[in-house]
Amino acid sequence: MNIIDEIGILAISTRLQRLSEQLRKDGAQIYSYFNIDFEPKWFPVIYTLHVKEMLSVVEIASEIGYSHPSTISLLKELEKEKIISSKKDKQDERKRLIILTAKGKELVSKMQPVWSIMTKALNEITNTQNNLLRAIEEAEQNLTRQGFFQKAIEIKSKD
Amino acid sequence: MNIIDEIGILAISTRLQRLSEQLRKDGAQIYSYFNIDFEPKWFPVIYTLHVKEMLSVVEIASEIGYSHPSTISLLKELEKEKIISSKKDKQDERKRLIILTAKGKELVSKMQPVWSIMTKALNEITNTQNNLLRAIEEAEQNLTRQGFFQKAIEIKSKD
DNA sequence: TGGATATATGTAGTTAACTACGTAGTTTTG
DNA sequence: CAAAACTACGTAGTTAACTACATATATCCA
Repeated sequence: MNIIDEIGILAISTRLQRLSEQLRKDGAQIYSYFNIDFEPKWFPVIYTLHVKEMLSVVEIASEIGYSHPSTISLLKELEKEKIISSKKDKQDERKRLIILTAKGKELVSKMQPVWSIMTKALNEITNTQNNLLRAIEEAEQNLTRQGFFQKAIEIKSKD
Repeated sequence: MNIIDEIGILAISTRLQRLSEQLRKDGAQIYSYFNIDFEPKWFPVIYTLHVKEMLSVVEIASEIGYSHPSTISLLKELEKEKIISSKKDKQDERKRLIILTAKGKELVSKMQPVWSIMTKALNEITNTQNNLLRAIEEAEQNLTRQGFFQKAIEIKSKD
């Protein structure tokens, strides 16, 4: 845990991953402390369904930014836990429509106060001189304009 | 790729991971564009050995912040590529000392101009109003003082 | 000085993401 | 209106990390 911190920007991908992992692990601990049977990796799916009510598999995948096979395996777990349920779309039989079950909705309302605590805690942690969330947003915006690869080629061509 | 951006701080772990992944993938493309046979995941090990010359397996693991089994599997790949080599420590026969081979050192010097380009590109991407690297450092510092879990419990106890 | 403890490395098995590919419906078009 | 192309979902296999456990060597102390 030493040199990676010293290298600076070149190891930023490793730093991002490490920080993400740390927060995810603590997140799991927090749910368990509040006696909620919930894994952080389920959050994007559940939150999406909480907001959008009913979506197909691919729609969920695209909302949460995961590949659809990864999404399918998350959905399988959640279906096993009876947190979601699904039915064929009558209009388009290729589609499987996913919704929260009663149990799922109950879980969401049980989690909401915890989410609010987490939000406060995360704000305290990340709202420093350089705000982490804003920094991510700004970097993502820059990457949308021109990716890391393209930028590197451009820099190369200039010398 | 939609709702995760809207949720904000609660999905920050997912955001960090996604950004890390994006940079890692582009990093791979950059090496390949410059005809360098190198995978981004090798960077922490190689850079560490470039700076520290000779280290044991566990020392490397601790420098790069990975578990030692993960480190062992990276070292295996690198040994297969003949980028590193190892020998038993004469003083302490439990230890395996790792160094860069001639090929490894050559690779490093070939990569150095690319690293310099990457550094420039990454700075352009992340040195925005809220500097990403600083934001990470600040968040990590806060977490050292009090972890996410502890902070959440404290907030809970206050209401 | 030898038994207990600690350290270094390695192996096995797990997890959570991915890509590649296959199948079954839907839509478009010649 | 049938063939081609597209879309949605699912399965298989891969990857890169992890934890838990096993083994070998070193150190410490009664």
